[in-house]
Amino acid sequence: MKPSKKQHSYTYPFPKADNTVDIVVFGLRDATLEVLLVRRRDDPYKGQWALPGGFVNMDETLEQAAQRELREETSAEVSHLEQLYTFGDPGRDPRGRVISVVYMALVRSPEIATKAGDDAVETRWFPVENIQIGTLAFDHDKILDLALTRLRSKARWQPLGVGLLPEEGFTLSELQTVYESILGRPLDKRNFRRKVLSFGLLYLTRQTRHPKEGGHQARVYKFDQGRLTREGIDFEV
Amino acid sequence: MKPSKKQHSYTYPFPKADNTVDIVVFGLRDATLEVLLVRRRDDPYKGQWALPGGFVNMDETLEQAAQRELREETSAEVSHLEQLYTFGDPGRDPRGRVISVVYMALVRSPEIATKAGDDAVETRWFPVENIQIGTLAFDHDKILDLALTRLRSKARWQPLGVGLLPEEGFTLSELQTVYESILGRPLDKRNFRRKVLSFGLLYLTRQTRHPKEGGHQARVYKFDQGRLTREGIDFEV
DNA sequence: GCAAAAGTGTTACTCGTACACCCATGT
DNA sequence: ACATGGGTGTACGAGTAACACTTTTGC
Repeated sequence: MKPSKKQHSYTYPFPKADNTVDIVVFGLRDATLEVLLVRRRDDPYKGQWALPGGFVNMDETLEQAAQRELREETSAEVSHLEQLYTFGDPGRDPRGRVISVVYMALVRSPEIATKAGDDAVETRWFPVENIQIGTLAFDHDKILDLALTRLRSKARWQPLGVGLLPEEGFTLSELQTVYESILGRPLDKRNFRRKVLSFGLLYLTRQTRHPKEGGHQARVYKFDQGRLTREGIDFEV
Repeated sequence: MKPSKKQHSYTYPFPKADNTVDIVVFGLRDATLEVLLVRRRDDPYKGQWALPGGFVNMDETLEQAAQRELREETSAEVSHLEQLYTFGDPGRDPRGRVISVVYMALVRSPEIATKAGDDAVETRWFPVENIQIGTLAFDHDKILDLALTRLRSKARWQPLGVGLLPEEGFTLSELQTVYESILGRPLDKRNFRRKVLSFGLLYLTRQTRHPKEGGHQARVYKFDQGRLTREGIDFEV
C-alpha cells in the first residue's frame, strides 16, 4: 500500500495500473463541429491520430489532469470539462493496464491554438464528420462515438452555448447555428427561438447588428450570467 | 512503464495510484428502497459503514472487478451493473491516491444474502431514507447521493423492473410499487398502467392472483423477454 | 357488510413540430 | 429590383397529470 521510494523508483507489493485522462475537445468553427486530435509521436499507434491525454499526476484531481494535458498539447484552457466515462478494459492499451477517465469539452476551435506537445508531433482539428471509424488509436473511436452521442443528447435538454459565442452578445441566428452544428441537422427558426427564449436565460440588449450582406438588422442578445450561476446551469457542455 | 517483478514486488519509475471499484447496490424489500453497506473492519474509518468495493485486479475489466467484489462481500451476483462516475480527488482516501470507478445495480434485497468479507465485519441493507448524511466512510455520502439521483432520473425515462419481480409473473400493482419505492413518491394508478402498457414490453398471462386479504383478483403479467432483448432495452438499472 | 385491492376514461395542459409570409437592408 | 437574412403565429398530435367510481373477494 505504501510506496517505498528508493532511488527514483516506487515499489508496491502488487502490480498497479496506469491512470490516464483523455479529453474529447469539441470545437466549433464557422458551422462545423470539430474534434481536436493529436498525432502520436511514439509507438504504439505511432503516427496515428488519437485523443489528447496523458498520465494523471499524484497530486492533482482528474479534472486538473485533463486541463493540464490539454494545456500541454494545445495552448489554452477550456472553461468547463465534463466527465464522460471511464475505460479500463485490460488490453485496450498494448503497453499494459491503463485506466482512462475521459472528459469532454466544447469550445470555439479558433481560440484553441494547436501546438505539438510531448506525445504528439502534431495537433489538429478535424471535422467530426470526416473521421473514419477505425482510424483512431486505441479505443478512441469508441470514445469519440460515445462523446458525440452524449453531446447531442445534452443539446436536446440543456442550453449550450456559453463560451461558444462572444461575451459581447450574439444574434439568435448565431445561436441557432451553434445548435445546428452540434446536432448535425437543421432546426426550425421559429421553434428554436421560442424554445431558447423560454429558458429565460437570454436577455435582449439595445444593440442590433447588420448581417454581412443584405438583410434585416438582427437584435443582439446576451446570456443572463446572474441567472446562469444562480441556477447552477451547466451551460458549457 | 513495464513492471519489473522482483521477489513479489513491483517497481515503477513513477508513483501510481490505486484503482478501486465501489458499487452502489440498490435493493428493494417490500416497498422500501435499500442500499447495501459494509462495516469496515480496518482503519481508516474502522467501524463505519461504507459502500462495498475493493481493488481492481490487473486482468479483469472494471465491471468484472465490481462483480467479484460484490461476490466476495455478499454471496450473489447481480445481473446488471452500470457505470456511474469515477471519483479520484487526491485526499479522498487518507491512505493515498485512490481512484474509484463506481458502479450501480438494482436487485431484490432478500435475494442478496449478506456475509462478512475480507474488508468488512458485517454487511447489511439500509433503507436509503434512514441514512444520515455524513455517516458513511470516505466520500461515500456524495457517491450515494449521485447514485440515487441517477436511479430516479432513469426511472422517469426507462422501464425498470426486470430482475426485481418474479420471473413467473407479477401484477401491475406490484410493478407500480417498485416504481413508487424507487421514486419515493406515489403514482397515479391509471396513468401508470397506461404508460407501462404502452411500452409494449408486458404481456398478459391467463393467470390471476388473489391479494393477501380481501380485494379483487389481479391479472398476472410477464415481461416479453423476446422484445426486451431484441430491442436491447436496458431494463435493469 | 365492510375493508381491501383491482380495474377502468375523460379532460386539460404542455410540449414538440410543421409550416409561410413580410420586413429591412446592401448591392 | 433583387438577394439576403431577421422576424413573427397557428394548428395538430403526443404525452403527462389530475381526477372517482364500480367490482370482487376475504374476513
